[in-house]
Amino acid sequence: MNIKEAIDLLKDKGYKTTGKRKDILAYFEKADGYRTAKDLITYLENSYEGISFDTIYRNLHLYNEVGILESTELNGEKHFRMNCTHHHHHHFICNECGKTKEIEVCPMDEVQQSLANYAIEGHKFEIYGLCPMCKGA
Amino acid sequence: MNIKEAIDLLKDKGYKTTGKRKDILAYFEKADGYRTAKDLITYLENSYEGISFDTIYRNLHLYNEVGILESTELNGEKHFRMNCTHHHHHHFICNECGKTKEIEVCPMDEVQQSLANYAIEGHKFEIYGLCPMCKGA
DNA sequence: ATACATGCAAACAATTTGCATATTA
DNA sequence: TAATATGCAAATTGTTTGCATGTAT
Repeated sequence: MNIKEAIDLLKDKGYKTTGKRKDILAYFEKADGYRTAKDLITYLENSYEGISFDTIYRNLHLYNEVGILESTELNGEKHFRMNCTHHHHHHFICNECGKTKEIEVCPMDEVQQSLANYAIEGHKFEIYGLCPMCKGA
Repeated sequence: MNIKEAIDLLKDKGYKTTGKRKDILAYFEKADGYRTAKDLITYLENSYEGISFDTIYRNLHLYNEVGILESTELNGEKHFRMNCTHHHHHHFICNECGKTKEIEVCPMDEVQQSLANYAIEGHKFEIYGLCPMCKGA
């Protein structure tokens, strides 16, 4: 998902495109990885003195609802990233910088048979560690 | 891990074996799946009027530290289960009752090569849904 | 002009901590 | 009795909500 798609999606659904909304999109596009509400507000405080967590959370929640962002929970905090809608995949997530790398392997095919009488509703496969950049430093 | 092993482990490390501590172990042994602090306190309140969350959390934390329990985060709440130390595996987790089923498939072998320059520190593979019991009901 | 967005303040839920007291080894 | 466990109360952290006001369409 890119900024233009996201803005169109918001407009389609009747949401307004404010400066903050655009800047949030820009932030996540540039981030290319998982970020927390705290990360985001720290960034936005530069441009928007007095911006509050409720706005942050309301927008994160909205973006998550409409599919602009996807989220995962790490150490008791929600982390968000631009949604990659193109195809099913998983992520390596850098513990240091939050950047992600797509992992094409999905183990679900192999697993199905052993869960014959179960109703599978979802799954999560994530790999954590240090990306080459953070590993080097 | 069974209750006896757990108690020995606690004693070895100089921790005391109180009635609550034993009951917590019994609870998780019987549960055979993931449970929250809330689940646990609800159960313990029957036997221990006035038991408080701080005791619950302190013990969950302790058990997690020494390896009696393992934990995962689901919907903003920590969930705990008896630690299965015997071998590496993953879990199917029932969204309804929290019971788990071991999954022997681990995708990490296939993944290694695509992360050549990364330092892998951990991974998570969980499947969510309904177990046969809850599916039937 | 009207609906949606935001700030403020306050509430919430999950979890943690300091301190005094109670209990186990 | 000496060290650990617990309860109480209060604090912390992450997140959400009601309400009045501000702003985009």
